[in-house]
Amino acid sequence: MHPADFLPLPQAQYHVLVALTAGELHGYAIMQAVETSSGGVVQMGPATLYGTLKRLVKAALVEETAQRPVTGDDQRRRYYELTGLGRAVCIAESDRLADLIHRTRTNLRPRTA
Amino acid sequence: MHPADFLPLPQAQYHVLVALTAGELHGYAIMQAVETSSGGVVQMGPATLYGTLKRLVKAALVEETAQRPVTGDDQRRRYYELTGLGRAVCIAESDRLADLIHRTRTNLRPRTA
DNA sequence: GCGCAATCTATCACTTGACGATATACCTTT
DNA sequence: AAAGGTATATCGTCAAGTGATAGATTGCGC
Repeated sequence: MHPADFLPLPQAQYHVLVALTAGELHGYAIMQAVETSSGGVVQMGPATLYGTLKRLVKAALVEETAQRPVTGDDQRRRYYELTGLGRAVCIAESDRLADLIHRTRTNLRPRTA
Repeated sequence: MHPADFLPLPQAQYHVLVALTAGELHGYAIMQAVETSSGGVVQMGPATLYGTLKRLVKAALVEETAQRPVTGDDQRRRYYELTGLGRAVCIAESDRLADLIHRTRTNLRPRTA
């Protein structure tokens, strides 16, 4: 599968991928990261998170990590990380959105002589 | 209603708003603009377009223009334009996405030195 | 002017995506 | 050992997205 085949990526999936660009995280931490780093604008509940995570794993954009952290472990936690494909898709989607943003800003910029 | 209340904006709605930043357009033209300017990546069929337009009008982000163009008119066409609120929401959503893009790029940028 | 394809708006029926509520269990602190 | 936060998970439901289709209008070739 080519990264472009996943575009446009559903919002929730993009949010999770972006959160995971910071490194491997467990589910609950992803939920918090999405909410916190958006300043509370994006609120992702468990249903959205785990449903989305399942789709991302199935699509091989994300995978559960083989190893568990040595320190401060909590046996309930399941850690996830981006796959190579996931990284590529995240970048591709970012590029696509950057284009929309650019067009918006160009068009809506107040005429300045 | 405050612009931030509409965030995060569903994808299709954002696509339509961005298309309309270029100026007033009729429905069919919006459909084509979205597809063309995305290089064919985003394909918006009539069902998505007209459903989305209805929602946007209802939410007062978009409105049907009062005047029709003088030249090259086609009586079937219905023209739409951004409202002040629509413009603000489009900018707010762009800002929100810009943040996600920035985080992605910062995190995934290969370590240099 | 006639026929035909392209244009344009619109809705139906269905799938996918998003999400509040809830359940269950573990971990930490006191 | 009770209480409250942490953590994963699913159910049911609503919102969003979409292919197919319909029907009307327009422009074009002839």
